Amino acid sequence: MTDSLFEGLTSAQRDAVSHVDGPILVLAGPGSGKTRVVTHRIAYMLRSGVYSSQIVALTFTNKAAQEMRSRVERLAPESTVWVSTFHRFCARLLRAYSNLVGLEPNYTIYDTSDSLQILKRALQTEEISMTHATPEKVAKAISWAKNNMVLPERYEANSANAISSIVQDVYPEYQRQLRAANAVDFDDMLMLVAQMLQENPELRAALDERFRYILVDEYQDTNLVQYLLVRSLSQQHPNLGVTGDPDQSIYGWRGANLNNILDYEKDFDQVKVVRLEQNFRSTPNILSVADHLIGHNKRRKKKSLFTDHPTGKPVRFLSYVTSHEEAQAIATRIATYVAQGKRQPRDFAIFYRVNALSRAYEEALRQQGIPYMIVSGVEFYHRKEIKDVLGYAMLVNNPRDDVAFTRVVNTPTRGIGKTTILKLQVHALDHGISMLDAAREAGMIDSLNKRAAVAVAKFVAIFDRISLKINQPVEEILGAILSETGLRAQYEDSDDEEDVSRLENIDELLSSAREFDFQHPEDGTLEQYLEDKALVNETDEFDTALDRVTLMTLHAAKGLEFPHVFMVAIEEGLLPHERSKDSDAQLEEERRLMFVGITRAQEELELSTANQRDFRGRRMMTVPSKFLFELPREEMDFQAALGRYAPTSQEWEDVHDIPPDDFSQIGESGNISDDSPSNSPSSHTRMLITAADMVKGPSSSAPKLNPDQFHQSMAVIHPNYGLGKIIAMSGEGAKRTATVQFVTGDQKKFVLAYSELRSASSS
DNA sequence: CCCAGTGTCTTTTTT
DNA sequence: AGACACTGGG
Repeated sequence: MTDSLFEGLTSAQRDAVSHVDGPILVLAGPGSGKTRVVTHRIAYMLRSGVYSSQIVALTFTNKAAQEMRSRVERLAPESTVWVSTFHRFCARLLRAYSNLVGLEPNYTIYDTSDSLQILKRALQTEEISMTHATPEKVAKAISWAKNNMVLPERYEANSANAISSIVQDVYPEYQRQLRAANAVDFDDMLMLVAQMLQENPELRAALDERFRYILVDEYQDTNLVQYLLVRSLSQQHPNLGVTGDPDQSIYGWRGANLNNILDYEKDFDQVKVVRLEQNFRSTPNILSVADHLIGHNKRRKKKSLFTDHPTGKPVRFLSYVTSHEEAQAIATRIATYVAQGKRQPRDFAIFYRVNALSRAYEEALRQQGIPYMIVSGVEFYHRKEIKDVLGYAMLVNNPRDDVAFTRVVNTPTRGIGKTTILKLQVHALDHGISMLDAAREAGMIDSLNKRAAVAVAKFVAIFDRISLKINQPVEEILGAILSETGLRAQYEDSDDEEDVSRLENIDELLSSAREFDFQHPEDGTLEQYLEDKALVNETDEFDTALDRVTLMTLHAAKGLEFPHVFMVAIEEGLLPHERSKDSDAQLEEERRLMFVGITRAQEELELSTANQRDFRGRRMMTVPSKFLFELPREEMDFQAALGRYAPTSQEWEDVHDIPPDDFSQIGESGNISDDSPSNSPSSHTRMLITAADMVKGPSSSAPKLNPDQFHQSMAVIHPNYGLGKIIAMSGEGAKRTATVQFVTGDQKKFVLAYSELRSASSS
């Protein structure tokens, strides 16, 4: 059967495309045409007589869903295959069967910050003292539990973990308050659906029947709940088709379980396995670098990547003296290429490990007048002014939403302070009603003074007026909110520059609402609109049509490709990230992250480090990432940047062998001055000196020093903690303190006058 | 109750 | 550096 669906496909790809019934695992290396295979397979299934309505394709991001949807539509224009993210899929099931898990259909979806509010409240109601934990950490632990299908009542504290006992106490209360507010957090959406399927076998069977063919993209990123979900819908009809690449699993930190893909063949009988190893994206040089790196991971399924592309240029590695120079050099190179007509701005991407690094590159590009776009940053829907407006809308849609109530009751300020809100909350809790209902009874709450009660009553009146509009088009509802509450007037009256941009954002929100109304002439409910907003993210609107250099994190880069890629700041502490050093599993994930970055490049790839990096308002000395030593250096182009010194590979090994363990970001040379004298002739030897400082053994005979004899980036020794380096100092005289980074990884602060800190150098 | 000023801590990544 | 929580004066 040769036809257009199979045209131009490799035999492995055809093999996968022509598989209709039964489980299939497609192990797809980077750039191996995975999306093409999936979409062609769907088209093939349709052609083989499967109904559109029996197929559902699940992805993680909206971006991926959109991409897949449009490609399916192109291949099979008449089809109505449901392509959705996991969360949207679950959102819809939850609406339909909300009663099974104690929700109303108009439930609210809380984002991370909303959930955190509820959690804080729950911690208060349970009167849990937070001596050794932060709400964020507890939230993370709860999220972990939910991702692993541990229901509140089933959670058991682990004596080895201090957080877990807090979680045991607060998790049920947190969950109770979410339900009371008729709200769910992101994790709930998945967990509740999985729970629903577990507890209602007949529903499970019906949905299994309905969704006979399930396709899961990026299967290596699924967590336990997602696994349970798709598994339970693939019992009578085990037509589960999963695609993924264990080497590109980079979401372990949010519960993704690599075992799901590694053990897939054990989970189902007669699994068809197809490996897509031919790469259509990159040059052999780039692939070789990727391959060498990932070869250092132990937990993986071996794949051999190959391509028939021409060799291409060697991958470059550049070592710069300062982060400033690194940024300058990159911007200059881009500008040159563009000026020469070799490339367009859109051909370039700059990848970094953390968002906070973007600034330097941004500035350099701006100076060169090169257009660029940053993917990520503060998300539109998370901005204060937007959340305020939507807060009212959320409360209208779900009057039990206490978080929304708390957010808007005094926005803009109308004399309802903390104490008043607290009293309303207590009253609500005591009577088992929502805070809005408590507000309606404000006049009868004894503890409230008259003035507060009047202010609250006023708020309720405003709210009720807005509520009348609930069935109007969304744009009208939002418009009513803006005028009734005085929010618009507040921003209009101000000539603060920030308020002007806020107003612009609000106008953008209104136009998005208009767009929504237009798209949904019949079913455009406020409920739908809010769900939409809760589940999108600005990265989804990443626009490839614009001719701009792309700046983004390595995580955001997954699934994309660019002709010329720069990966910057490949330094210990950043990549691998310092928080990923505890376990081998985390380290392997960092390595995969670098692998993902490398394999985004089509033609040219440049890796770089800077010996000295400005980061978070500090200037740090850096150590090159250990990953750089895992690359095939003989195949690469190792260069000194701008003719300056770059260490030879031998010197690098020396540096790297020195520190016991990972000694990242040693030292700091004071605060940043505007014009750094990075041209000083000696600056190139800094890294080596730093390292050498560290090897000098502890000199036990060092005399006790006066506080003023300590200085930044000095090597010190402490009787209990051992060798370390001063990374920051503050205070004056007797209160003079030093923050010391020890080789053990600990960081401690000492008041110098009282500490046992000595100089570590023998001089 | 509100505001401004200070101190602390961070975010690695996202639905 | 910047966001955020907390403090104390108005």
